Amino acid sequence: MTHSRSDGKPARLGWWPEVRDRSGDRQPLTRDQIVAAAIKLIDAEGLDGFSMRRLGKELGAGATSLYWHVKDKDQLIDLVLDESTLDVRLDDDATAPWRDRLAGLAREIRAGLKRHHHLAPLYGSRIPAGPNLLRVMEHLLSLLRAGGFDGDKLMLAFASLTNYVIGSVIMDSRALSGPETEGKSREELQAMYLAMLASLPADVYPNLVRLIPEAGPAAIAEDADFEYGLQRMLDGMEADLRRSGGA
Amino acid sequence: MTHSRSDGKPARLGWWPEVRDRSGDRQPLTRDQIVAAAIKLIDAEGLDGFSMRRLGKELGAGATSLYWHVKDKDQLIDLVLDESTLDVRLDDDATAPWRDRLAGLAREIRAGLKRHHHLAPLYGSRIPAGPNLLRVMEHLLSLLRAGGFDGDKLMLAFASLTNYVIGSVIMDSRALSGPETEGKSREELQAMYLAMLASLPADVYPNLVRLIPEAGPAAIAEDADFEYGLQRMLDGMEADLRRSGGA
DNA sequence: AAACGTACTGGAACGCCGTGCGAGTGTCAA
DNA sequence: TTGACACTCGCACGGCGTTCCAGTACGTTT
Repeated sequence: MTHSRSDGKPARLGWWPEVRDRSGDRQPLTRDQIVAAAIKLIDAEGLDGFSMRRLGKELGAGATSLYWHVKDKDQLIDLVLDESTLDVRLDDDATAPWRDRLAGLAREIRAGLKRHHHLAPLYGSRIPAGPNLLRVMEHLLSLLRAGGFDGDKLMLAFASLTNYVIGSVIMDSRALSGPETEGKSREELQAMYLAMLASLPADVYPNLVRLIPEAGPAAIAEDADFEYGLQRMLDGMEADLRRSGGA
Repeated sequence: MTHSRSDGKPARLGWWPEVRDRSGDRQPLTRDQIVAAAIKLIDAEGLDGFSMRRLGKELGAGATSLYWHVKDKDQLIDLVLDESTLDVRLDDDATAPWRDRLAGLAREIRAGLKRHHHLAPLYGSRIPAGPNLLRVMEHLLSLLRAGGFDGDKLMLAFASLTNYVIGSVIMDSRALSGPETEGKSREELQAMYLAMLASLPADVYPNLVRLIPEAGPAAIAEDADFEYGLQRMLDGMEADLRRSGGA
């Protein structure tokens, strides 16, 4: 119960701390602030924990206040995706051979996207076209062109490479679903998956059962599969370039 | 208003058609039926149109009836994903060279998954482990083994190939998001995307701007990029096999 | 000092969603 | 006739994205 004057506003006493009056110290929300908080929230809680209401709470604001700065949850996600690609670093050594630069960029794209691995599934449902992502694409194209690709081949190599890199990131970000998967860490789930493969009926899935036991630890290691496929694709591209370049 | 006896049940007259009495002709739902209806619904309406309530309606059943046959929406999705992989056909010509068989299988996996392209994003958020999907993986492994892969290399080649194939499917299934995309077909959205690339500021994104105009229609064609990357990766794998096989 | 426009906030409410609960109904065996 | 079982489904809960709109602070104009 507060004392009020007849106009409904509480009397301002001056020395008494104002209740919930954040004027002065509260600067308005900004879109950047919202996007940053969304990334932080998704990184911490995953996509399930990410809702407009929750995000509002995180910012000390009402959920619906966000809609002044952002059209949609969908648009916010687009902004989040684009902003998160700022984490792929484009500094590369322009004096290195083009193949090394290309491989380095592919690794860095993968590493950058994996820094926010909860976002990975989202790349599967939208074509992001924000400036930061375009910047990465532009850089990748420039490296391909420097390597000798142009015209049709440039487009084909570009698409193939991005398909592979993003596919790898997405496949890596998945978690085993099903019963008894609650509360397990990603590493535990990964181990469960491998164990499950090894325990399949050997008469129906002979190759799957042998797959893990036969593979040495080097093959199970993080990024080993990515690196292998990347190098094989680059091998093929290099050969293709030599072939058509020499023709 | 219906005549009722004192116990509240309507009198059974025998010749008068019973109202909403489906006993006798109504056989109970089955899990297979539910899964099939779910696939149909998702194919028709996309993931947004797919809800348990909606699915129940489609089956002429209450939404909560589904929960007798299925634990979860999540479990249902796992079942849907596995069932939908029945659409990848595994008949291949065992007399053909392994490389052709491998390429054929990769194409067929891609084609099979694209028959339900709305499901593609889901592959990015779960590791499916149903029998039908395992069957496809087993077949892929057997072809790789027939080609000469084993041990570490088998695992690496397997992962690389699946990453590429599924990555391609996922990347293909995406739709451009953002304003003025409502009600457009996938083809229109694709065209909008290409047009958008060409209209970027040429000083910031010189390579992106030239990408489309420079590429001939052969590069834009459906599956052209997939095929290119697939062949390059197979080139690289073949070479790798020759290298380590001959050593 | 008063009036006004503009920027921004956030509560109420709508119509969806997934799902636990428990009462109900039909079928078949004892 | 009784009872166990298989199966259905209305109700209700809490959460969601989002629209609407009343409200507040502040800078500018009068």
